[in-house]
Amino acid sequence: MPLRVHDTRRRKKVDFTTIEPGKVRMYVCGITPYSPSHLGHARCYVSFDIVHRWLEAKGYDVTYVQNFTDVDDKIINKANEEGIEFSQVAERNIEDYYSVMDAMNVLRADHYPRVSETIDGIIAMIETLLEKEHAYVGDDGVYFHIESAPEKYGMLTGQNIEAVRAGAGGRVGGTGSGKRDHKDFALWKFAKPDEPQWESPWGAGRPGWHIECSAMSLQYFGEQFDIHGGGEDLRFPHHEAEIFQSECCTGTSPLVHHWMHNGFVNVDGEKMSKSLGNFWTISQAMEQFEPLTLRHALLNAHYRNPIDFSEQFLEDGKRSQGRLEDTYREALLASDGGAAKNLTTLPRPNLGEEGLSHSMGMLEKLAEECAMAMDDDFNTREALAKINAALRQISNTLGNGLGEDDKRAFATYAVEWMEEFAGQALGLLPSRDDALAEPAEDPRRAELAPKVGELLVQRAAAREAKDWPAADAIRDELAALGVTVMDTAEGPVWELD
RNA sequence: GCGUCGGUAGCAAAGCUUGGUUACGCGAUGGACUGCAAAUCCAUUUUACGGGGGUUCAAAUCCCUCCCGGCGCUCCA
Repeated sequence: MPLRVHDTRRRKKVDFTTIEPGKVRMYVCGITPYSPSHLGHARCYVSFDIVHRWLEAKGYDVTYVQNFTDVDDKIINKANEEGIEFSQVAERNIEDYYSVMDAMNVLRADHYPRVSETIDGIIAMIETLLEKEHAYVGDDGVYFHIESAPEKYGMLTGQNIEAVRAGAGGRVGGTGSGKRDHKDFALWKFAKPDEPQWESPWGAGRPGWHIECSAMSLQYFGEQFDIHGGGEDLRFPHHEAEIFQSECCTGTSPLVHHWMHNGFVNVDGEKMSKSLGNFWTISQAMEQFEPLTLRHALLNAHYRNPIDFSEQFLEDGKRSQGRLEDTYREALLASDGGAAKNLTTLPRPNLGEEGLSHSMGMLEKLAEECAMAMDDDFNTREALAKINAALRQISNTLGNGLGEDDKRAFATYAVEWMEEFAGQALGLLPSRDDALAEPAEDPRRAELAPKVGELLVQRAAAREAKDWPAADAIRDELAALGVTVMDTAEGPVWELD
């Protein structure tokens, strides 16, 4: 099955091709670690984690590079405020990034280069650009001159340079006073006091914002690579700047074969931003919701479309994720009980039984459809619809009074099915150990347990005596504590709302 | 203004490239189960495709046109 990928430059889905057969070179713009990671980051890196995982599932050898922009105004300002080194601010937020991404089952990239470690490559690239007269040295820095390659303007945004020329004027801001033209952008900024700085042929300073990605991709991949990803907002100017820098430096075009951009996270219909005060860090969201719930919710929309982040959005994710984990646990237990960790593929169930044969057939069909959905520009929403159908199928079949051997074999097949799609491809399954483990004790729950236990004993007595009003009164009392009681065949179970 | 992405049932969100069959989920309603509930399961929720034209045997899907939103054009995933 061919993989189709939406390419921002060509503005349509195209067949995915690689420069080198079987190998994928993928670069995704990483964070500027000046503050803890927010939901926008979660969306971005979960989206590209899906790309990463699916390409590997399809047998590609993927090299995934993601940078950290650890030299930047905001980091420097933060460091100066706190009176610490810029690198300490960066380090702290990079740690936060790793920890929340790990929690959300985001697989690590192969390389995480940092600006502060790529200075030589950056300087070399700027030198070449100066030699080729695509850049010039101004009063306060070195700039890339857009008019030296006007044909590259608007590659990702469709903007027309003539229109921008016409609309120009009075836009040369304070940060770029040495610019010859307002469209030009900084490659190197000369040092100001209290700033980290490195020596260069043009004077001490630090890199401009865009150049590091060009230098890093050149360093790891050479002149061209297969996928470049990032948030929607990076299309312009950042990604277009990369095209200018890299292609003008190497003379090779196109720099990137497939440009991929993920959509935004909005909150209540508005763009999430610090200034609007509707800002959520990932850690904050995780105080209320499990990391995999967050991941599930994010995958419940197509990666290119905007998400409107709301309570409902997460509650839906929680419910779906809960059903997924419940079914997974059920299948694990049915497959081999406690030895489930060491599952091996058992013979297929006896297909002589009609219902079972039908069920297996359904799962095989759903597996195909799921793969097709992922092949269609990573349509996780569609894939989850197929997974839902599979969960229902699995759950029904397991509950349908199969013979013991058939049940175990079917459960094993079901476990493998779920691990292939929900697990490896979408990253939504916990480990087998975690899936089988008792849920971690909620401190609130531990606190309430003695009281609840006592009330449940009283209620059991009332029920035994068929004193329903008394039993219901106790249930109401529990409800007031936020406790929901569920009577099961094994006795009452309770949970906190 | 220029650019770009979108407008799909009560809510939410796939499908549009390659026209012809159901999305999936939430909610609601009914049923099974229960002392009653909860949880779970089953079923129903069908002139769903922004308006208007056009092409076609057939349009959510292709073409034209209009209306309405989001976002980008300054730092942002």
